[in-house]
Amino acid sequence: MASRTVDPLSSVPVYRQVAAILRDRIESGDLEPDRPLPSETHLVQEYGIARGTARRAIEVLRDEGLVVTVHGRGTYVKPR
Amino acid sequence: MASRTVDPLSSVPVYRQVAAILRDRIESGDLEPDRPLPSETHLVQEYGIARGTARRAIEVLRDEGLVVTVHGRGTYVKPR
DNA sequence: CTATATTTGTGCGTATGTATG
DNA sequence: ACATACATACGCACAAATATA
Repeated sequence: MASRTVDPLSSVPVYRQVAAILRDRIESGDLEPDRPLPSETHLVQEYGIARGTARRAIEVLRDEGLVVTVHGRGTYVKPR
Repeated sequence: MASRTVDPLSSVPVYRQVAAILRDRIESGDLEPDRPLPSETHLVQEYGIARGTARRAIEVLRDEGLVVTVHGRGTYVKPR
């Protein structure tokens, strides 16, 4: 079960690759409404990326209205 | 007795400087085996650093096997 | 048993510096 | 010049574990 990974050499920015992975996990139901996304720290460890990159990925989903972030708590999947 | 301080402008990261100070205090016997290190909050006040930086410094020593950390209690010098 | 204080654990907000394509 | 990405480091807030009154 190789989970999807990131290709730092791709022309697609890493933060967009991570955003796409998370988006798929939301739409597939793997990440459920009102449940937290993996934390920035978790994403850093899971994908071997910098925290800023993890933040940018989450920012993409936030701009798309898929998630909401609460300071000090985490980022949550929006209920449909 | 000016205790060692930290230089935020150094090319050596602050958390590594603090780790080096604590390491020396352990090896000199100033911090004794089975005794607690200064708490994160104490390090923050003593060196004028952020808590996250103090935590990273302790993490270095933990990775080196010099100390062990117990949730809710503190970080202790490992017996030799 | 309850309440409080202390300490570590976790999570996000922000800023700066460096390096690369 | 610009976007991307990593590393460092400041901060705030709350949770969990522990110790003590």
